[in-house]
Amino acid sequence: MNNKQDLPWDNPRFRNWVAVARACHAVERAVAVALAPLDLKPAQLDVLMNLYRHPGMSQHELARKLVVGRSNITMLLPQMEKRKLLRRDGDAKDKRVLRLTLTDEGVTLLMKALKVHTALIEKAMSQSTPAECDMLGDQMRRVAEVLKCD
Amino acid sequence: MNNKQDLPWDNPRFRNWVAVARACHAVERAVAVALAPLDLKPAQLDVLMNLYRHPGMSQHELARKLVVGRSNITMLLPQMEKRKLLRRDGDAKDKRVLRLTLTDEGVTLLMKALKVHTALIEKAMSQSTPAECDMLGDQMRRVAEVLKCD
DNA sequence: GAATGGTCGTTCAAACATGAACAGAATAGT
DNA sequence: ACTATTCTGTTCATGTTTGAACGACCATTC
Repeated sequence: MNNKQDLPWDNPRFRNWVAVARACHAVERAVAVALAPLDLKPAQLDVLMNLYRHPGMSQHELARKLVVGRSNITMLLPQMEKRKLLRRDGDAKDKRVLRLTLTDEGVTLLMKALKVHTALIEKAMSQSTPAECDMLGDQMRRVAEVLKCD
Repeated sequence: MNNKQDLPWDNPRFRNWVAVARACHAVERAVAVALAPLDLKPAQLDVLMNLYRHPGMSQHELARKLVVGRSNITMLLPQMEKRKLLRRDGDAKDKRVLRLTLTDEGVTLLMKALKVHTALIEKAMSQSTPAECDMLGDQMRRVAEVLKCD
């Protein structure tokens, strides 16, 4: 059946992936802490980043980009709209969709948050050479590709 | 202030870390799906794995290993105890602590889950050479180290 | 132009994680 | 011996995420 040689703790791929998961969790936690002074949560930063790069997105498109449910976006956006970080304008041609755009305040907050976030990533990755870093990114993109629609 | 050159999307470390985060999320989702047929959630698998390697742990020790709050463990364990996956025995010397041990059923289920989990990791990492894989693990362990108590 | 099917956003209940507050038990200091 | 402090596990209120069900809207077909 399952003897000790099958146990995953001796499996290099498994052991190394555990390190990835741990590091990822550690960074996520650190980001959440670093963003707290701005009264911004990681999920909200993701929203700001995506809207900055793709203005006029619909909520559905945003949800797909963030890999979350549409209802999640519905719960998330009204708070940010009240904070004047973004606007939700109804599309003229399709009355179902809401077009999302950052306000100037949203952009300003995004820039502050990005500074904090980038500093943290820089620190976390500071011990890798540029070549190692690129190789890391390539590997991870391949991983995501393998699991894409599968 | 912030011109385009400061934007993190052109920053190699940032871009590559985004790939890490994406891949991590993708794997976590795939693991959750793959574990569903066993009626096991990722958090529960983490419990089983840790108890298998460290029998007799207290709840507090387990919580620290999993980097979650103690209350989380309190909410998690009773269900698993009812499913006969583990036992919670009061320590004889210290009446506060509960010693946690896997039952045979718990070990059996763990082995099934590990098979599924390992297969998924193997698939995800299949496109990396052993050397790349080890380098990846080393980098990630360094990242976790940098963020440790900070 | 009426009917069908599909899409977008919302609502709601449920599952889950978190942190503060708590009671019981052990330990230290006096 | 007795108080104060610390530690373990639990409870509870809060916030977050999710999926199903819904209404409003568009597009296609007849």
